[in-house]
Amino acid sequence: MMFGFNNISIDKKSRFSFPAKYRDAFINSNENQIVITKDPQYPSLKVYLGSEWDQISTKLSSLQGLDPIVRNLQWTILGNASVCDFEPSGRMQVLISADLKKYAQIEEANRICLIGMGNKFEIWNQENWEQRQTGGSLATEILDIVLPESIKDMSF
Amino acid sequence: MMFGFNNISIDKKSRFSFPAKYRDAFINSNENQIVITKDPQYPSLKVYLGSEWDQISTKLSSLQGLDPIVRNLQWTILGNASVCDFEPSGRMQVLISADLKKYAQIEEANRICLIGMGNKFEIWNQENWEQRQTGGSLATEILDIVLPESIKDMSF
DNA sequence: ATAAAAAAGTGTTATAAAGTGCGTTAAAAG
DNA sequence: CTTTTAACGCACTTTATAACACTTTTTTAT
Repeated sequence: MMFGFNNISIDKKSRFSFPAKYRDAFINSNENQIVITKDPQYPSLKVYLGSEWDQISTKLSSLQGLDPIVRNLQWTILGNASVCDFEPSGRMQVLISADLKKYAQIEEANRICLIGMGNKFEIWNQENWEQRQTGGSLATEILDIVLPESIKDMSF
Repeated sequence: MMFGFNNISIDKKSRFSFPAKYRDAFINSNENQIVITKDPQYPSLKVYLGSEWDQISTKLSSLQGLDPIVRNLQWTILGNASVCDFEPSGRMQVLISADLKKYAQIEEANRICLIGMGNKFEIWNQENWEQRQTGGSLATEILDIVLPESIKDMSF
């Protein structure tokens, strides 16, 4: 399990590396892929381990896409996922695509917030994160999603 | 499985090529055909791997065509399918017919959005895609389809 | 009906941009 | 002080795209 707040650098080529403290966790769970995608509610990114992603993506793609809310979630989460090869024993570097950077409002940033949430991470623009922590709401938030039954038991 | 958003070019002769990151997936699933057809709900295109297409088209053509909704789906999906030879080890280039370009409103475009949705791709006009992502609805949408039992468990 | 012209489709190459790998320096931790 | 970690810079590799040349098909005119 991976927890905690990290303020880390992102280089000119849009790469960041995971802090060394997570290395053992990655090695133990034998991961060799990392998936980054959009958070459906906030201007931030979700970072999944390959094995987690397999479960989530399989479940989500099996749902009835003719329901517009389901389709929207599929677009957001599946349609924006970026799968990266990942070497837990190496530098643990990962590239963030221009598109995802834009969504998380970290286009210009040379630092990002990487937050360990147990089985996944989140990536935030620093100002947005601080605002969230102090209770402020963000302009681009989407909070009023009414979930269909089929996805009420899923957690992203 | 193939995921993620790609903004790619489409040349004067209406060809696009799949991003290199999908090559392994194509090679592993041993595909040598790609099928492009109309999306029944949105002004966009579906791109199936040959093997996926075989399943979907077999199932769909076996349904009772006297039901007008089924008949419509058959017309849209089967009747507009364009089957292309495809070399996963080569350039992975595919031609889009004038007809399909028109339907997806990418007649004039020199860039398109190719979205990996796991076992298939979608092709969108950039403006339409952005509008969708931000919750806007499109003029040509057909959302109020009431599905007959026979296709409720199908996913296109 | 035939030939010429135009359009559509296929394939190759060159070049710029994007992505990757790795060594070095700087900073932090023990 | 030594060891580990993070950040940066550079060189190399891969990828994307536009330009060009050639082939095949379709259209048009005689």
